[in-house]
Amino acid sequence: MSNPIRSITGTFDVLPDAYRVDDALIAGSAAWRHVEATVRDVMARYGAEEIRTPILEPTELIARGIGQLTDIVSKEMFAFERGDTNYVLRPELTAPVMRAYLQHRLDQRGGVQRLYYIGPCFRAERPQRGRYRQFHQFGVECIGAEAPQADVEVISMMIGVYRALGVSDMKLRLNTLGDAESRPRYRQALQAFLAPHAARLTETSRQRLETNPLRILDTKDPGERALLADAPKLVDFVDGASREHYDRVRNLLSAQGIAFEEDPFLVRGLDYYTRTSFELESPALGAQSALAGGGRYDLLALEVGGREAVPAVGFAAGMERLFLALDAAGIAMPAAERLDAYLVALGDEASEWATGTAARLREGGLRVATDLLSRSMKAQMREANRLSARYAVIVGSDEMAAREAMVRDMAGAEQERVPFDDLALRLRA
RNA sequence: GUGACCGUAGCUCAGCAGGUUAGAGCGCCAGGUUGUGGCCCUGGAGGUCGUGGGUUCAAAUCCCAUCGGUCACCCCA
Repeated sequence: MSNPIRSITGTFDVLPDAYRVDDALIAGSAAWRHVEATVRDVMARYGAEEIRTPILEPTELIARGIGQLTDIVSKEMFAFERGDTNYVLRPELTAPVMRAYLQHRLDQRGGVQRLYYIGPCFRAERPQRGRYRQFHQFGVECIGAEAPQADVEVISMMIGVYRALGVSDMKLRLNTLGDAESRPRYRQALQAFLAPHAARLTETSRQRLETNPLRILDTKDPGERALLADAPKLVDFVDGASREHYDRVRNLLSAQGIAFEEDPFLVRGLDYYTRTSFELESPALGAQSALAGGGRYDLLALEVGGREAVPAVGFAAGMERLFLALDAAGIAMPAAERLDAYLVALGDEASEWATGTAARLREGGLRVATDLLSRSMKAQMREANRLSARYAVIVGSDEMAAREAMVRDMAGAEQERVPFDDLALRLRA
């Protein structure tokens, strides 16, 4: 090979067949369609409707929506400027969906909006197994409902997708992040607790102590973990309506038989969450164990310029992580669609006939392919087999003279001659 | 941004105490079957040994650089 141009680092091609990059599986296109179809089916079962938003968004939307201090905004955005506009390749879809909701006054459609999406997102991180610079998310935003039932419905939708696909090895972690009342109080308490121990904190944590102390909670540093074991818990600061909300979410989950584990250290890296916060992880995945995550974000609408707060809750899930989980569980994915017939033509006259016949059969809705290389019969048969055609339709000079085609059932290997005029009918059988 | 590891056919890999024509399996192509696939047999095509430089009589094998890839940290999907 000379020097063919390669795909951008951290991106990948989805090919007809699955392939592996080291041990990570890149699923084939048929598997992607199958998973996407399952997502749509599960979403439809909840009455969710699809929304498609641009891949390009104004940088301001992401910066304000997700938060300046987040890793995503501070160092992972593919952003550029052109003229006097700042563009960003969307790193997630919650802020864009909320933007669309507000821009199009979707509240005027009445009631609750359950909006689901599937599509690519971009983050300029160093790629590794299960993490890419262009990755694909699916998720739902349930906008307009404050009730804890909404939180539970969203969690149920999320888990429903994995269940529908046969993934069972997963763990749901749950926490509450409080509200505009309790969070500042907790923030102070945590700062007060950690300040005397600042010397024992890592450098990034010391910075976060000032800017965003909650983020220290999800540290993996063993020393900090030990220190945090005795730290005040956010849950204990949540009271009033938020406390009740959290209690009801837990009760409703239990009532639905959805197992979860409370994790007071689950804070997540995006600023817009309030109250419920959750993450779904697969123990089988190793370093990138998070399959999906989400939570309630009642204040996001205000952050992106809405006149008033809009209660909303949603989840986002990673397609690539899902494929890793499917692979780890040994769940087989469907192969490409079968061909109804492959027309094997021998000689110029037959080849011409095949071209016209194939066109007619396709208009009748059949899936038909023909040889384009004028190859030997053996090669054409092999091709029919590779494309898993149900029938091989063989036509040479004899058949042309008799106006009959030899129709061979590729699975059973029995064959019979069929008049040209009856071909469409026969192939449908 | 930091660290580690890896680059030999389309794929998975062997060859590396330096030595003449670089191998295997799978895949691909063709033949065995004047017109019959999947199994089997035979043969064939396909490689600047990532790239550049150095050491040497001689480098896929040793050294340096560079590019690319992967994994991990951070964080998340």
